[in-house]
Amino acid sequence: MNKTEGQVDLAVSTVIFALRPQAGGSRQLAIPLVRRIREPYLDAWALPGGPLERDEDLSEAAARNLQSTTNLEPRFLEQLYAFGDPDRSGGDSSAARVVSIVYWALVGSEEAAAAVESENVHWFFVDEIPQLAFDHNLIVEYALWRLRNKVSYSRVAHGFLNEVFTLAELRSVYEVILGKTLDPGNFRRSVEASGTVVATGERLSGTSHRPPQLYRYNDAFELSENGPLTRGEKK
Amino acid sequence: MNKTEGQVDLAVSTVIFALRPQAGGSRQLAIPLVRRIREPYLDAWALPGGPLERDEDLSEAAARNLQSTTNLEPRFLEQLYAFGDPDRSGGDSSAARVVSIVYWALVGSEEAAAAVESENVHWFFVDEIPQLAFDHNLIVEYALWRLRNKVSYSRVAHGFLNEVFTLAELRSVYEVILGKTLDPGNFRRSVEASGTVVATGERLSGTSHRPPQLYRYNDAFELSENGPLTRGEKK
DNA sequence: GACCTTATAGTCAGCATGACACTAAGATTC
DNA sequence: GAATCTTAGTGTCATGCTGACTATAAGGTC
Repeated sequence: MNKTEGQVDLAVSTVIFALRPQAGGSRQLAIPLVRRIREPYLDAWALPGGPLERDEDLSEAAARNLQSTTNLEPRFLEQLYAFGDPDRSGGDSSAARVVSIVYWALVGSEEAAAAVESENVHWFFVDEIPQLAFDHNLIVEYALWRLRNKVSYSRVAHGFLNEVFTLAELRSVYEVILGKTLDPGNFRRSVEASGTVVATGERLSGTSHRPPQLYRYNDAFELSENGPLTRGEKK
Repeated sequence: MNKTEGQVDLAVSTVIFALRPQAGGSRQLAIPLVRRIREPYLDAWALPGGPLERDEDLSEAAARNLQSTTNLEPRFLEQLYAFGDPDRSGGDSSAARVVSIVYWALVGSEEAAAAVESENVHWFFVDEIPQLAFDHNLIVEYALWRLRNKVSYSRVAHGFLNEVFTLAELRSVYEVILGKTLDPGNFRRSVEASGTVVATGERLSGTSHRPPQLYRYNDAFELSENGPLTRGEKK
């Protein structure tokens, strides 16, 4: 915790997204936050995070945050940004300066619905985020922007789904993330054309309407979504 | 330089791109590298960088690298990625562990053509990068990927140009970055449609062919290219 | 003045997208 | 068991963007 002059502390934090059921029954993007138990920002909500362990990769530290906060495995984990503004640690200039390397992650909806909550860990819907410690509101905002951006050109949405899923479920994920409804026919057309998904041949029954086809991911699509960096990232 | 157990050193490095004239007269992407003057990787070429100064923002440190290496001001400066693999500092496990926050920058071609070179600072064309220290080859590769990617959906190319420029000059920048020729007519059509550029009304004369119109940037386009993060970034 | 070179305009076909209509197939209701 | 409700899935059409390509404009060079 101490630091010598000119040194900075390095921390890793994680913005963890899941879809969680809302009051109306619909699902909404939510993130888990932890309550701070020390100054500065005592009692304020903050992103889960902590120092980097010796011999631990940055992404491992992020996965460890995620594990200890939510007890879940990430379906998707990617570096977001490094925040290092000299006065982001609070007004107090005597306080340790902290550079945070922030990751963002997706966890499956099923698992997340049953995730632990406690006095000091609470899930917040993204449209109900309170005032957070440090610059964490900005970080969350940026993570949301990245998620919304990335959903439109990559397959991240699948991080919220099960092994097999209907196109309506997939569409619903897009709709929640993007905050708008999508035309079912057009959505089907573009997803099928993308080749990211393959029909299983099975159908989902018991739905009070025509039984939809079940799909799964096309694993041949893992490749080159992040360019040359496919090392520390969870797929 | 020393560190206590579990601590890591934090460094900021910068991949600096410029267009520089090649043997054949054409221009090519090039980056300046510095020769290491200590172990590990003594005498190897490496990205310019160094520790973060107290009270200095990350982007300021990157700009400082750039300044001290090339004596130039960046036209564009953006965070690239934070590299923190535990054994990226060389095989020696007793060596200090270093997490590098890497920025990438563009500098103007005119200035860069006259930039200093010395025994320990040398510009390399991107297709002639030697074996570098640490994981710097990977970093350069990723920076190139980002540049090529970003050129197609943002206005970064302008970082290489003067205040006013012809569409042929702009197209040439795209061609060098993307490594392929572009149809002049189609290029003009799409650039004009994008609205990122405005005709000055002036023309460039003395060209041994029909005098081309001069353009400049449309400053109304600064906005929201990076989403919510428009703080430490140079425009 | 003929000719060379690039600037700039225009045309056309292919492809992706948004809006929207229509049929299919199950469960539910009466 | 027929009518009805709901979503699944197909098809159509207009629009806009893109690549390929043609043609004309307007300077300089010889």
